Amino acid sequence: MPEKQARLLSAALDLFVEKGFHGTTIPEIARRAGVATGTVYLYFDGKERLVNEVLARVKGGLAGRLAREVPRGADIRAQFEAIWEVFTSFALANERALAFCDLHNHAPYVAPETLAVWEPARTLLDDHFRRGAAAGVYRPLPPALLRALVAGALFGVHKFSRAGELAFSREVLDQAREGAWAAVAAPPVTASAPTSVGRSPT
Amino acid sequence: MPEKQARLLSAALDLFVEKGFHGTTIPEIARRAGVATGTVYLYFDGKERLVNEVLARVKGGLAGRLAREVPRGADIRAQFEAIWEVFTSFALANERALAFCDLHNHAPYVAPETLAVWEPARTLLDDHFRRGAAAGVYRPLPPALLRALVAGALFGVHKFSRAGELAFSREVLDQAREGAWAAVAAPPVTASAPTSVGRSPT
Amino acid sequence: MPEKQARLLSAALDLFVEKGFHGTTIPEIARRAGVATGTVYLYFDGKERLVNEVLARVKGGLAGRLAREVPRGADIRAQFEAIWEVFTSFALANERALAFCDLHNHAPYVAPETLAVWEPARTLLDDHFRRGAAAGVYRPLPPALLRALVAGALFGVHKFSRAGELAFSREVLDQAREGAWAAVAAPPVTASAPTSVGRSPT
Amino acid sequence: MPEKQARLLSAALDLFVEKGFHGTTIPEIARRAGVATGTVYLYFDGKERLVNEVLARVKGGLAGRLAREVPRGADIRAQFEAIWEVFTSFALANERALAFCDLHNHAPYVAPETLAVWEPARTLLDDHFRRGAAAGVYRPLPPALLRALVAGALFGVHKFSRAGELAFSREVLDQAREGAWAAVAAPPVTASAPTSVGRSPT
DNA sequence: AATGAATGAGAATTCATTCAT
DNA sequence: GATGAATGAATTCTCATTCAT
Repeated sequence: MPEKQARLLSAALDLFVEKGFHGTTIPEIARRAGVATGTVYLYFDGKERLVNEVLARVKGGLAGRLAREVPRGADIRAQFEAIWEVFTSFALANERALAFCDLHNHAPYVAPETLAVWEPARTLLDDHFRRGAAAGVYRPLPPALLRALVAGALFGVHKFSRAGELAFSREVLDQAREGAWAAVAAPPVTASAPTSVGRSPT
Repeated sequence: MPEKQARLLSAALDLFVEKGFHGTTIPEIARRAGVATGTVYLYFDGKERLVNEVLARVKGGLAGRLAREVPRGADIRAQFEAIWEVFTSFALANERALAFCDLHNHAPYVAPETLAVWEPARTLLDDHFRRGAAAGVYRPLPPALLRALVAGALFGVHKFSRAGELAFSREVLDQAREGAWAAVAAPPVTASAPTSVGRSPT
Repeated sequence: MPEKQARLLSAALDLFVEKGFHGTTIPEIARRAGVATGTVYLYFDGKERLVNEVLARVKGGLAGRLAREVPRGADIRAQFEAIWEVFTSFALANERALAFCDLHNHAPYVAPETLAVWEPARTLLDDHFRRGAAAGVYRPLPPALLRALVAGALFGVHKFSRAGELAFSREVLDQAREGAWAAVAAPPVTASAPTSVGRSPT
Repeated sequence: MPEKQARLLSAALDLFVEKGFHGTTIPEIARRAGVATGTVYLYFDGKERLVNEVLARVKGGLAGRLAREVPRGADIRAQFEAIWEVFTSFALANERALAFCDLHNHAPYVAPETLAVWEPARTLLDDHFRRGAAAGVYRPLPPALLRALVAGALFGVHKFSRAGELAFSREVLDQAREGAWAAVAAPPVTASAPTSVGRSPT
């Protein structure tokens, strides 16, 4: 990829996160990338195409790493740790990219093709959680809900750290991992489930 | 409050959630509220003032309910349930409002005064989690991290439901509550810490 | 005339002078007059009608005073003094009104009918200067030029006083009168054309 | 200076004179300059900045010519003629510019920096009239009043010519010069002050 | 008569996009 | 390929005018 294109993608990512899609101007992106306004149109068909390109690369990169780094067929806990590790290292490597995923998910300017690059990852995660629930390792909940809880833990930490209430460090993310696991793991049946709230799941 | 002002606030909330701040136009808001464009400026000093007004009302309403409905000094679990219930019923009553809180939190157009209305709630929640951690009911983590985990559970469910992957119903939210509690609750010490993942926290 | 109408005319005069026609808003005029916006339309057909009304009253008042206070058929110098006195006392009584005449003379929003109210005064002044020139009291110049010189003296003093460079007082206006008279008076013929500029009068 | 910028300045000058600041629209200026609306903002920060730029150029040009063309230390009469000649040729070269100076002098949108470009000219003129009064060539009046009388003669002629009552020609301006000189020159003391009006200045 | 909330056309300004160089 | 001046449609905001009370 030409270097200017890469710089444009990076500048666009930053600015879209900071100011939103409609709040970011093309000349602004060009300036941050150190190129002329017109150059943006050499590499991208327009602003909408640009944001989709950014999103596709970010999501595609994450999906690819999940596909490569999560061991198929491994035991649930090992897979969980691999999944979490992929998200963690991705988030730590580029905080902006995570925020981008968070914010630009279902906006009107996001094309279906862009969302499609996430499909393999969605399937992978769904399979993981479905298998875990079936095995009794996870709570007997729909996989989407289990995913929502784990993703929520990650995004929650990320959001709070962006608000300045939390450091965004590996240490914090490791602690969050414990919470995320507990959120989805089937409670131990041995003891009288003392920490359960409300109706006990007996 | 004049009826037109209320309709404008509601229309603005909806549209800002759907299309973002910069992606929403004033005539659009006016049209949805059933008033003329100029009328918007009769009630709000400008677009920026309007979005702040919406955010302040939403956050203020939620903060107020927390202040009124969370029993001071009650036991941690009861407080947790009250907190969750406030968020749940708020989110169910106005799904848009929760999305609004999620999206428009630290944008450049949000004034510090607007964020200030959330301060009492932040304090209340911090106190709760600090107390719970001190009592050994919660994991020994910074209150902000505990808050992030619980908030993450809620926002995660909400986000997935907006993506169409999950229903946004009381039933789902009740299930999420179990997960949220488990995420922050101190693991039972009796058994050999079976829920711990990776390094044991010993 | 209803008191509100009078207050509106006065407020309009002030504001049009301060900020120009297009720079003044109807609600602003109403506020300064202490009435509601809608009331303006009870007394005037619109903004354009209002400015014409103001101009007609100011010019008409001045024209009327000239007609009444300048003695017909008197000697030129006496008439000159009467004319100057009318302008002086008018200007001192309402500085704003003079500025109004100065600024709003040939703007696109001034109707021909409005300008027509000045006709009698123009005729009166023209007759005066024509007569004075014919009698050899004034320089042998077109009456319009003589008028321009006298009016220029008055407006010059007024403009400089509005700029803060000069007091706008009877004393200053009296001194200006000497200059205005000298500007138009035929130079004494005794010496060899001593008032000519350029060639030395020696 | 780019040609488009020059055309914009010229178009703006014309239109501001014709219709006033608030009565002139930006698209109108652009159209007269033969450029697109947006182009105006390429060269000027906004309408207010534009009018100040026009005023500064006009006043600066005139002030520059005065500084260059009025001989320092020359005799009063020669200086007077030089001053009048600068104003005359300036006014004849660009009638609109003189009207612009006349109208847009102390409006709320004129920045102090803009007025500051006239300072050197003000000082030059003030020195001239102070010196002339001290030498007994001019009437013993404040320099500002002498300036007002001379400027009044010029502006008076100009205003009447804009009203269609007078041609705006070198011939008329030459005649006005005689009047302007007489307005400020000390009256000849030899004869019994026959041109004095009212109280004799003895 | 008087009000002032409501209107919507019109103004200033911005910015995605193009294109001559 | 690269540029950035130029464009004009779209946006925010204003304000003359109306009209129900």
